[in-house]
Amino acid sequence: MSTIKDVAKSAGVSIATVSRVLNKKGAVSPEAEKAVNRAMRQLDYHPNRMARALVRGKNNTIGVVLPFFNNPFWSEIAQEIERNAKDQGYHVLFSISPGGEKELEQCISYLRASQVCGIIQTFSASQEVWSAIVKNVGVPFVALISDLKGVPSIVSDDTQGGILATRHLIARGCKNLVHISGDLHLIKHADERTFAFVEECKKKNVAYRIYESQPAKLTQEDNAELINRIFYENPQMDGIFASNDIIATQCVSYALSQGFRIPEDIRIVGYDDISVSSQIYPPLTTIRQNYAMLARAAVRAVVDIVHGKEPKPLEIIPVELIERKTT
Amino acid sequence: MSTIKDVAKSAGVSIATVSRVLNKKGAVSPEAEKAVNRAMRQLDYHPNRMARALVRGKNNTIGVVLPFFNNPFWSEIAQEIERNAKDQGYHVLFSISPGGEKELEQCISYLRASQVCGIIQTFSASQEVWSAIVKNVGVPFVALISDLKGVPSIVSDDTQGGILATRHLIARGCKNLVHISGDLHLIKHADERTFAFVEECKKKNVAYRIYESQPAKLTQEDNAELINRIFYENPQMDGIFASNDIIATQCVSYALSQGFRIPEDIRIVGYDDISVSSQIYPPLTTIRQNYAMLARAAVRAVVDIVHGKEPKPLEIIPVELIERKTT
DNA sequence: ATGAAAGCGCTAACAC
DNA sequence: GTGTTAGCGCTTTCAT
Repeated sequence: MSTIKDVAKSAGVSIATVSRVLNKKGAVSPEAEKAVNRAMRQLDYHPNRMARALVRGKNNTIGVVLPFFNNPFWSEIAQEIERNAKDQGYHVLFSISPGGEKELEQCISYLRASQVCGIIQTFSASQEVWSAIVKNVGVPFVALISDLKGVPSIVSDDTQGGILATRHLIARGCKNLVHISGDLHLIKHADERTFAFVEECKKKNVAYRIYESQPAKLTQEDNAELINRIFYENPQMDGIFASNDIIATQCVSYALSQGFRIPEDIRIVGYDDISVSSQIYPPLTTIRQNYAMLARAAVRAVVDIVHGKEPKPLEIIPVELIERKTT
Repeated sequence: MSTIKDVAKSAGVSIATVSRVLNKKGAVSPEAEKAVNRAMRQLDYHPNRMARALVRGKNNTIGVVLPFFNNPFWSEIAQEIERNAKDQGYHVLFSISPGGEKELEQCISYLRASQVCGIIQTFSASQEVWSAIVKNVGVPFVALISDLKGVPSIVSDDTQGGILATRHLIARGCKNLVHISGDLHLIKHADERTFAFVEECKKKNVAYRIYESQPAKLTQEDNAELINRIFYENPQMDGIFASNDIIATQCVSYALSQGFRIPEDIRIVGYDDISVSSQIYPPLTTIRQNYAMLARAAVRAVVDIVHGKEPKPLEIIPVELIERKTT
């Protein structure tokens, strides 16, 4: 790997000049610039980001803590963060941890050690863990999806999402609703969906019941068992509001396999609008989270903090009911 | 952010000593070690990875070029690479580019500038682009999923996959097969699936036809159009071998929406075994790619090269037919 | 066992 | 317009 010195030598100038053309900063004569550019190309020179980061004290990369990639919801988030960061001239460094206090701390530590100029945290943890971590991150810190006390947070309008879903089900004639909450451990703010659901049911005087898909049991098999139990325990059930599209899809599959007609016998609405939701049959009615806006707001927030601007403490991104064929 | 100097001062030792305990290298008296550790904890010290990388000349991170996160297949790959790298003590730096010569070069450039100790490239590009890039990457370079000439490559046994899928369909009584190839631009090695399909069809004297899902048209809508056309043009068709589970799922949905019974009227087998494949109804018969093995082999290969070992030029990971309910 | 000092590749004053 | 130089935070000889 050639260095700035090599380039300088080859171009017959000093490293300062090379640095100037590299950063387009300071005055450089056209000839010098030409020579430098030629040398850079010829030597296949790539400025060492480590050295740059070291001397500048920062990195123009944003660190992102994500529970995992291999889940449609989180991978949408990852994709959009990446895209938005790039648009703003930032790189992103992902640190994966499905949770656990120790691991989370390691993630943050890794990000800090990597001199990221800000961190986007995408899921919850216990409040104590937070207080400890947030207190001395030392870099701009924002929460996405889950809101954290004392940290600028970006969340979806989950209350609205819950209302939309529930009202829609009721408007379609459902009298006996079941709600399956998602992984509240990861996405604490999602409990707003549940609250809204309950409230709407009460308001409209509709029978309801709530089940929780346990964090530790988020594998397909465990959901299958849960879904099985739900159908068994609720023979009257004519509508399901699932807190994510994966579970919703599994409900659809189960219902179909048991000979239920959708939506005639049972109506199902999901949450998230991941891409498969429109691809399955029947295509899933769901609440769409606006991944692009979510990510953009998060990136924008850390960029703002970096530039000394005070970001909103809480930003709520609208959701949208996407009516398809399961209702 | 406290530095090694702060720690040294606080512990009453020199920075060399701090460095020694940091790296567990060289002799340090127990007292000194205690003091240093205390100081580090107290100052919440995180060694600057940039500085370390700079002086060591490397990073212990592996760079990965990925077309996108928000696709079940690629996100599985990303997840497994991340996991395996971590197991081997490496970090991973993702660089996202859906293709395009310029962008690809930027990705590689970014990775190089970031001093990654090796690069895993996960999709194809034109041979010229490759020759240019590979020639002077300067770091270990391995290809995953797609095989690249002159580069250690890890691929799935796509020939076997094609055979398995086709034979299965024929064994189930299909007489009129259609194959939908995937994005050959991204996954060049996938054409082996098509070759194997053709060969098997010929061998068994089964009518067949091939359609290609065009790269530029990989959105759901375009696929819908393609699938629509396929059904229209092939009224006799009784079996589909799709080169990825997304398209397969869309075929299932389309067939169902048109009143076909699956598998009685039409049998469908996909490719990849992404997680939704088992969650839809009917659950999809498919060829499972072994993400974990794929990723492990790739990570292992770059680690090997880093350590001076010569890796196999081509590693072929077995695939598996997963029989579910669409056949 | 420990410290002083050189230097990794680069940027940013500061001189000329 | 250009070069010299002092670090950025760390590792690593080399003395002691």
